[in-house]
Amino acid sequence: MNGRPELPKHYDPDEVEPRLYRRSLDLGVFHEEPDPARPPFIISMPPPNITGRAHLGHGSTYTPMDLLTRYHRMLGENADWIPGQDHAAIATEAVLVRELATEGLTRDGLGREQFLARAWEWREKYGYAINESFQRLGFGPDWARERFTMDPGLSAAVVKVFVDLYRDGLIYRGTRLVNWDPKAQSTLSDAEVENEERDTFLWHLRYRAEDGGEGLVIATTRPETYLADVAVAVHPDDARYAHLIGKNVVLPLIDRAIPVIADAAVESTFGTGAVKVTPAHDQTDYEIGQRHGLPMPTVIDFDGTIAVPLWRYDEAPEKRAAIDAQSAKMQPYVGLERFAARKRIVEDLRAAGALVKEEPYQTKVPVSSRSHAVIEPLLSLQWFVRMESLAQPALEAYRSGALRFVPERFGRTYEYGLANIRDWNISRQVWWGHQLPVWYTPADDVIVAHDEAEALVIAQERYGTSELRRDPDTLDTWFSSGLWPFSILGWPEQTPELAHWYPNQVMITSRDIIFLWVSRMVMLGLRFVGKLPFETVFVTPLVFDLQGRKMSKSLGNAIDPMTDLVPKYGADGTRFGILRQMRLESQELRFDERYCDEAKRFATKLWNALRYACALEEGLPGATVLPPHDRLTLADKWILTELRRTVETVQRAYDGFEFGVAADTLLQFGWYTYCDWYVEATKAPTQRATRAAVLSFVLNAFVRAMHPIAPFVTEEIWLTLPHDGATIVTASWPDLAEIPAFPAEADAFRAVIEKVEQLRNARAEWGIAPKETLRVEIPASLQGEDGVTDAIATLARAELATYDGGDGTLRERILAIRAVADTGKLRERYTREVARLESEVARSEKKLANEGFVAKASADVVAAERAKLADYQRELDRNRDALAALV
RNA sequence: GGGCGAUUAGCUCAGCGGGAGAGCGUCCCCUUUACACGGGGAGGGUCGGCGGUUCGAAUCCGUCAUCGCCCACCA
Repeated sequence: MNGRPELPKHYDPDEVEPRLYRRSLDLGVFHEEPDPARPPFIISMPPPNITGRAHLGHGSTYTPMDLLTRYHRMLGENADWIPGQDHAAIATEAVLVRELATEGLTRDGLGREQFLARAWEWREKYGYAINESFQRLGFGPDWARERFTMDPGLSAAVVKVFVDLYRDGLIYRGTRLVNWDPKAQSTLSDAEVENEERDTFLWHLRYRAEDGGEGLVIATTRPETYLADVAVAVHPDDARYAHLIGKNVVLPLIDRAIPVIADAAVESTFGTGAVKVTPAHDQTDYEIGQRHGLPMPTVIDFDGTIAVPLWRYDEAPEKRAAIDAQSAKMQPYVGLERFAARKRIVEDLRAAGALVKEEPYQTKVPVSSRSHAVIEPLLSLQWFVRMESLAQPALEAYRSGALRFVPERFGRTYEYGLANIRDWNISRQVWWGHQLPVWYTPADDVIVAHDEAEALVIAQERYGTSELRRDPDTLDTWFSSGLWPFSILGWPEQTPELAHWYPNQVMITSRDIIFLWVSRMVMLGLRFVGKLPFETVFVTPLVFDLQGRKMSKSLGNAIDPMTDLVPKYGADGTRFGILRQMRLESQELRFDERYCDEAKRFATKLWNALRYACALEEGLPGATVLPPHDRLTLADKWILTELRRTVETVQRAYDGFEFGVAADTLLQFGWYTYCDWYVEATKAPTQRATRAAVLSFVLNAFVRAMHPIAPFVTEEIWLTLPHDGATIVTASWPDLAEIPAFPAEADAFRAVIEKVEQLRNARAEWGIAPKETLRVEIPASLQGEDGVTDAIATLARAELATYDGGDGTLRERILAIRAVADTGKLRERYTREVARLESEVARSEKKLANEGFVAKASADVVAAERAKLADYQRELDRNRDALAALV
């Protein structure tokens, strides 16, 4: 385009990306209203924590969401991506408590109301920080529809779900063994507990028999809990201990007699085959305790110190008495922190001669996935959801094929988790979150209601009181995020959004929360909306460093895309580089920054191809149109054919979540096919008439195909080219019907490429400088094939002469083109080539002589092999002739 | 203890039944008016080991080894 200011030589993402993002916001292209006339395409963004920062995992999980939304929008669908944040109860409260501490304040000192006021302040001030990162990465969700798990509407949905489940008998209150985080001062669900390998000891302790006998030796990793032992269990068939079953042994130091019982949960081969039973501090022991009706005293308090004995439920007085009677002897340990207590108790047991053996041992300790504190299993009065009837339909949805996982194998993670599900502890002792809609009368009658007014009515009608106190606990964060795909659409109101955009087409997430989150959305969606929340779950790979270690702050190997990648490679380079490394079947992505660097250079490369097209002296056409087919050259027909194939492949890849394949294909076409070959070919004189239109047409379609991956450079190029519409974001996906394909011509041009590569290779080996022209002979039969001869002359920088001969197909005649040189290196080269071809011919002949091959291999394969052999044979003859001619 | 994944060029990976590939790195040539954030060329691999299926295996099956992930109530 003459007169246009010259385009800068280097593409500058830092300048382009923020400008174009702002432009998209100004144009309002990310916002959609539900439109039943178009197919829906909707993704619920997994809500990041308000305490969260963008990390590389967002690159691999959120970029595909942005990509798919952009792609489906270009396909003309009613596509929307709804963003939002999660209040992240425990994580946020921990941040706040830490902040208060710097001011010398405490949560309890502040009081609930003021604490929550501070929390909301914090949320307003810092809670949106991640959005800026997302915008810098080019993510284009529908910001107008942004939701927060503690919005009034979403909170109302939470209350309704709680009340409904309670009234249906699926929520109950009870004393159970729960996972207690002494650091966060709250319970955690099983799914939020991780196991970490730790080096410790297996301590062997002798419990003497009450009658003065040897008794037995138990093995334990948690000696401090022996204060709350109520039995020793052995396997019923274990002959070693049969004589002790039903008798008592005595706990050392504190002299309490406990029974030896038989239970099949005991593994005779582990340790000594005898296990101490502490029902209030261990899951297995708890189950044994239930089976045998044992008392369940606790010795570890909520703050992680020894306290004796605590009865957290209504224990029968006679069961309590024997234990309470010995409490005085535990006094030395009361108030000690749990790990200090362990040390002290081990020393005392050693001194008392009860410690038989101290064996180094590696074990897994339960750790909070949030605070990383060691979890204390504790007996506590909490609220639970009965999961079985919720899990059944969710399991059925998967088994019937209605719910699909990509890759498939992750379905088994989901299935296994649901099939073995336990009741879900949903009450938390933090203040930041959805407070339980539960009130108590002075007589501790429980009232569950939508609000206080309703609770009062119930209180008066049922219990004749209006004096109520509300349960201080809040709900597990996952209780509200489990409603996300429908609560963000307005549920329980019957909104147009809910009608059109539920269910979602796809949920994209990482595999560590398949059970924690995905299964809860399915269970609650099925129960409350009556439909699956999504049809497909796409599971993205986890991101590791080059050494294969998980990225983590503590290891110091975490890569922050905002500081480490975007400034160096731009958002496009970052996105392209990450997607390039994604493979469907791979469950880990060893992040290699070199892919981002390559992607950045790719953007520059495309940018320069644009500069070339814009600088053509004939100028670009005013619109995106192809010349009539009969005027297209061999090279034109080839690039159009390749473009069509590329668009098809990329489309298939996007549809199948094969983002790495899509990125590979685009890079291959853009860099090698378009820039290295087609652009170079257009420098031949015969390309003059059509090149501007074809260059522009192909680049225009190409950047549209690449736009979902790299939104900015594609838009900047598209806006510079002839185009229709205001922005590439709402442009249409390249229409295959408008990209013609010419298989025969494309094949002939491929032969040109092959020949040019051979000629360049010869030039390099013969030491002919790039400036010098190479002498090349074409068969006379190629005279008049300007598309071929011009391309050869230009691409190989050759001076053409003809020689007599050459017949056969166009491809064969092209391959008969030969370089002329009179150096000794030519002999070397022909000799080497003859040897190579002889071995190829021999391999091929052997294969074809194999009766099994000819008889059993498919006809296509055999025919292709025959054709290959013929080609090799012809080439071999030519090289032999050439060699002979040198003599 | 179960389940899953990985093992291909120095590095990161693609290919997944019919002639071993890419990028980066290495070596050589080139500032040719789109691009040196570039172009051209070269070298580099018994496709983890061993068996099996097949006319044919990097590709399918078995087995072993190494690494990694997930699940589980061996205290």
